[in-house]
Amino acid sequence: METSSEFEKSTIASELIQGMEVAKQLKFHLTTASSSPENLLTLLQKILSSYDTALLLLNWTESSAGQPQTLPAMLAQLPESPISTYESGDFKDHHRDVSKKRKALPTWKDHVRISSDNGGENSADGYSWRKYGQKDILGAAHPRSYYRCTYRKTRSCQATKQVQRSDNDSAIFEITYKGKHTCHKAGNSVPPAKPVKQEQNRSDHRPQPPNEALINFRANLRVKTDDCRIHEAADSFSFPSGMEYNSQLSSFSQLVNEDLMGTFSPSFISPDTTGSSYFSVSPYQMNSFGQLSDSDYTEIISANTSTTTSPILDLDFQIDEVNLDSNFPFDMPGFF
DNA sequence: GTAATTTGACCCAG
DNA sequence: CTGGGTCAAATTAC
Repeated sequence: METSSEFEKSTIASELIQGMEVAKQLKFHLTTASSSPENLLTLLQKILSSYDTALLLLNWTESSAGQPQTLPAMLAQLPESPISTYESGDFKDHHRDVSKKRKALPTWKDHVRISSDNGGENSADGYSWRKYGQKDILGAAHPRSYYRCTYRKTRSCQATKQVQRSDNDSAIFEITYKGKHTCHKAGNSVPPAKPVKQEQNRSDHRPQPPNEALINFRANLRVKTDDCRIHEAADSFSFPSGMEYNSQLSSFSQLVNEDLMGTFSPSFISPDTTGSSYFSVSPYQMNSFGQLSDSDYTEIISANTSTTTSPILDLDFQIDEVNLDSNFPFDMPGFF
């Protein structure tokens, strides 16, 4: 844990700084209305990617005691992208295009780590799913499960998800969501959040309510396309000095995504009380920025795979080596 | 009894 | 043709 700590810290800090810089860019563009929605979207995605990557690194740092793998080795395994954006097939059947199967519904991914001691409860995403299939996937150690919204028939909700246990780390489930939930919208109320038996979810305890910081954070996090308020969210964003960064950041990513999607999920807080869950989402399901065509989704999602390491937009900023010592102030009030 | 899950068959894009 | 995704009958759970 000590040997590569400097590398870890600088890598994490770099990601966070990158996120900060891009947030500044975004703020600038928003306040000056000088950029197209697509560009703003890309900037936002970069921010999320940076946080996701940092989060991944933090997760690794936290659990590295039992991991023989070095961080550089782990990063090398990632197909040159933050965890938030790679498609599951990248690990195994990299050549296959997974984003264009049949119905080209908006697709995004979560990566959920379960803790070993909680009976596997996780991924209580507030929706009710019904399993409709399971397949052994070529080259994958574990079968893939297929779920659709319970209210597919009654409310014509087309949302589906695929759940597959990671080969490398069986505590991680890769969840691919397809399509937006329309069930709760149609019913003008929140989704029922009924307990669902799932491959990785065998208990039905509701997660404890989000802590105050998170509530506060969430309340402040309103990203609207018609109201340049993302800086407000940024201004209010600071890390608590405690250890909650996992759920905080997870929720950050998730919340931004949901706000953009206009698909509010009442309690998609990491139910994993150990904080070892993380979510990472590609926020390309929103309608607010104008309807993206199916091909747009595909393009964005695939382009997405290299957001952090090879930016898809030419951004004329440099990452300054600001305050990059080993004591990076996560709880610095003026983080943004 | 209904609802959810399992699982082999079928569909279809590549 | 192959493999991933879906269907639907059978089975299991509640």
